[in-house]
Formats: sequence, structure tokens, C-alpha cells
Amino acid sequence: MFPPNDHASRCTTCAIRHRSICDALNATEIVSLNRIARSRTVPAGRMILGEGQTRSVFANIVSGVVKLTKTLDDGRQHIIGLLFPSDFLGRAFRAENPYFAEAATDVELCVFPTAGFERLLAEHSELEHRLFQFTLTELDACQEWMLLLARKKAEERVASFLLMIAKRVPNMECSLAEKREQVHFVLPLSRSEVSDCLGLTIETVSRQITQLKTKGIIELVNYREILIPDLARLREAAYDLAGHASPSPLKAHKARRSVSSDD
Amino acid sequence: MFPPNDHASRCTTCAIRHRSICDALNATEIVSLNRIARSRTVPAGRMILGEGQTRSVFANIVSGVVKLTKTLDDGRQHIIGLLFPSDFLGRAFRAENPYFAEAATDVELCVFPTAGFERLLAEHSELEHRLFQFTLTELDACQEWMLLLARKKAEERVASFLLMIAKRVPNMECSLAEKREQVHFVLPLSRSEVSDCLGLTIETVSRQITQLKTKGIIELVNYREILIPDLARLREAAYDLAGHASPSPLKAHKARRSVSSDD
DNA sequence: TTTCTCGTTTGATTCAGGTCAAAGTTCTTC
DNA sequence: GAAGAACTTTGACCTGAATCAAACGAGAAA
Repeated sequence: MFPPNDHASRCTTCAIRHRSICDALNATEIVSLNRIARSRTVPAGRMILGEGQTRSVFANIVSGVVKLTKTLDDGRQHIIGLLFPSDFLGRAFRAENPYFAEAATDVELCVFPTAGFERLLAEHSELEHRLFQFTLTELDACQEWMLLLARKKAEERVASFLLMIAKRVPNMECSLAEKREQVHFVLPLSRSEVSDCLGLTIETVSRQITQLKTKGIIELVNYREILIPDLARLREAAYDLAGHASPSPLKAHKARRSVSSDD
Repeated sequence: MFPPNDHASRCTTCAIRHRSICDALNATEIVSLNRIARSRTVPAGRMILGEGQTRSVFANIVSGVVKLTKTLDDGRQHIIGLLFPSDFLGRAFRAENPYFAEAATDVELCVFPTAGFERLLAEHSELEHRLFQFTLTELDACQEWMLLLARKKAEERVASFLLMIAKRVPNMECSLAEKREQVHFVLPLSRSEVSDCLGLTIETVSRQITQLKTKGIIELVNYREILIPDLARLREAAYDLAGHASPSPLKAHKARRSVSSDD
């Protein structure tokens, strides 16, 4: 899909150049990273990285979506993370990989060989620093997701999921969409995969999507294509009230012994 | 509670010296870290760090247990992490703290002032590297916990929780306990806090503990003191079957072939 | 066109865990 | 040590999501 490596130019035209870990490097360093990098495309559904696999793969996600999954022996499984363009795949400093990585859509990767990448990491602390930043962001997202899994109801989970996707997936309408807070995108995952993200079943996800559709919070162009007429309403359904506290009168939850400041 | 700082000796007698982030530093560097460190004890139940609080606290946990919590506006809450002796508290490079930190038991901290610690971090890449390692471990644990929240049943969750505690809390019997795989410890959390770790209610946690007791997998000395006669049985109840590197056998996945070996 | 397949939706039913309500245990405090 | 208060267990009942079971598209092959 790509012309053979052209160390000088490939990175300069790279779409994710300034959002990926590469942004930590200066022009000279970029060249040496580029020298060891290899482009690779992976079709949807193909495994990229096996759980417990001895040697990790290091790669930038250039386009597409990668899902990271964990599985119990009896088949119960969970998607512990999704990687979008500019995200980094691979656990530095870990001999074993703690999860599977699989292409959710067709994926374009920029792959770095293990040894070479780790050497670069050791030589350029800027690069390690940036990787650290990425890891912290991943940890934040993970902890946020734990709250969802532990305490949110099915509808809130599905709404939260759509919100998360809407934030990271390319919008189909580029006109004055943002202005109107209207979003239109293609879901990168099947219902089954969505349910594996949310700790629900396919049926429940489907029902909740129907529910959101009935309420007019989302519109389905087709199974995968979703239009969100008003992000604020979706945010409300997701109970994603970052900061602004308006205790939704939908259901009065007994706030257990809290750090009560009032009555 | 502590004698005034003695830069030369305090660290050398520190119980967590070699497990904490400090182990990344050499003797000279330790002294400069020690110079800015301050001992502090926090009684159980006291807040250490507020969510969204502008400036982070940096500290080693010397003794006791700290819980990190996230709360939805209506009071639904979740404990996203527990910190044990030698763990590190605080988000480097983040202006805002994404969670509450509260002393679950009486806690002894070794606190570092923000500015000074970040300077040390910048000067000694070894220290940042170690912090990175700690963060990766935290991320691993977090992702493991997501699987628990998403897919494990109540009894498995409680068993997993006890297992996790058993691994990290000091054992009360030091004789030939390990040999027999027998563990005896004091729960650092109340039932309510346990339920907030597991995404369950107090009642369900209580019932599952009773259940485990009935099955003879655990014994209750009192509400907080637990004896585990056979760790293997608890591990089984937790569905914590380590090792497995095979994808789900039940759910038929079309993705099988690995991409790692070349075309 | 028909037929097959795969992913999705919808309906009926079940059940694990939540909710509500006591009652039993510890631990304080006076 | 009596009186509470706080925490924990237990019981009865309810409900939200899982499970079981069709039916419904949409795309692919014939």
C-alpha cells in the first residue's frame, strides 16, 4: 500500500505525525526512527498480537481501530481498550503481553522492531517521557471505564460508549457540524464487540440502542452508521456530567455516606 | 510522630526502601530526595487528596492502605485503586487529580513537595523510568480489574478481591504458613468499601462472604480478620486461572491467524 | 430472482443481584 | 455495664439484564 521506505519524506507527510509519540522527536531523531519503521496493513478481524506472546509488537496506529481483549478460560471476554489513529500499541519493558490485540477495522500500522525501538527509547528520554504521558492517559481512561463498568446502568453505558466513539472517530459531516454539536459517524465495532466493551450482552446493547433511538437521542442511518443530533442530550444520557452538577431527577439515588457538604 | 528529619539515616532504615520508587536512586540521590521528604501520618477515614484538586500530592505509602475513589454526581461511587506500602501516590505531569485519595486505615506517608519532586524527576531519568514502571503495573492491574467488573460473577469477584488482598497485606502467621499455602490477614476495608471495589452492594458482598465461609474456602475470625486455609481453593473460586494464552474456545472468533510473522 | 449467511432486533421468560427491612455484633462513650 | 452508634448479616421481595428463542434485514453467491 505504501511505496518502499523513503526515510526522508514518509514521516513528514504522516497524518498522525504530531499526535503520535513521534512528536517527541526532533527532525534528526525522526529519521532514525523512520529508518527502523515499517508500514503494514492489517485486514479487519486479523490478530495483531497474542496474549502472553513472548515478544511485544510496537506500533503506531496510523488509521483504523484496534481492539485489545482479555479472555477468561470459559470464553467470557472483555475489550479492555480501543486504539485509534495516533495511539501507540505495545507494552514497553514487559516481556509478556497481557492482552490480545486485533484489528477491529482494516488497520494501517507503523511498526517498529522490538530491539530497535527499545534502544531508541533508552537513548532518547524524550521519547520515553512521551510514552509515559500516553500511558498515563490510558490509565485515566481505564479508571474512568471502571466506574462505568461498576456503577452505570445499561443505557448509560451504551450512551457513554457512543460518546467515547464520537470523540475519537472521524466525523462524516465536516460542514458546520461542530457548531451545531451534531455528529455523524460509522461505528467501528459490531454489536457483539460493543457488548464486550460494556460488560453487557448483545441483546441488551441492541435494546438500549433502540431505546436511545426512540428517545430521539440518536438516529440510525444503518446498523453501523449513527447520527447524533444533539451531543448534549447524549452526554446527559451517559451521565457524563463532568463537573457541572445537575442531579438528574430521573432517579433519586441514595448517595451513600458521602463527603456531604450540604443537606 | 517522627523525630525531625535525619537526612543521613532515615532512608537507610526505611521498610519500603527497596520496593518503592526510591530504589531507582543511588546513595547520593537518595539524600537529596530525603532532604525534601516529610513524614506524615494520616488517620483512617481522612481525605488525603481531593478530586480535581489543582495540585497533586506526591508520596510513598510507608504503611497502611490508601483508597482511590471516583464518584458520580448522584453518589454512586467506585474504588478505582488501593495503594499499599511501597506504592506511590500522585499523578506526575497532571495538573488535576482525577480521583479522591483517602486513608482506608491509619496511614504513614513519605510526602514530597510537588515542585521539588518534579525537579528531581526531570533531573534523574532513572526515577522517571521507575515511576513509569509503577504506572505500567498499575495499568495492568486496572485492566485485569476491568475484566472482573465486566464479566465475573459476585462470588468470583469477592474471591478475587480476597486473593488480591491476601497478596498484598501482611500475613499474621509467619511460621510455616507459606509452605501450607495458608494465609491469615486483617481486611483493611469495610464491607461497604469492598462493595465499592467490586461494583456490588454491601448485602451481596456479605452474602458471598457467608457463602465462601459455608464452603470452607475462608474462615472468619471476626468481621475483619480472615483465614484462608487453602489458597488454591480460593484461587479456583476467583476463577483466577493464570497462564492461559488461548483465545476464547466457546465464542467462535474468525480471527485466528497471527500477523506477527511476516507475509 | 432465490437462497444462504451473518449480524441485528424483538419477544418471552428466568434469575442474579439489587432493594427494602429487620435483627444481630462490635465498639464507644458515659 | 448500659445505651447508642456503626457495621454486618439475614430474610423477603423485586427488577434489570441475562438467557432462550424467533424473526428480520442486508449483502453474497447462485
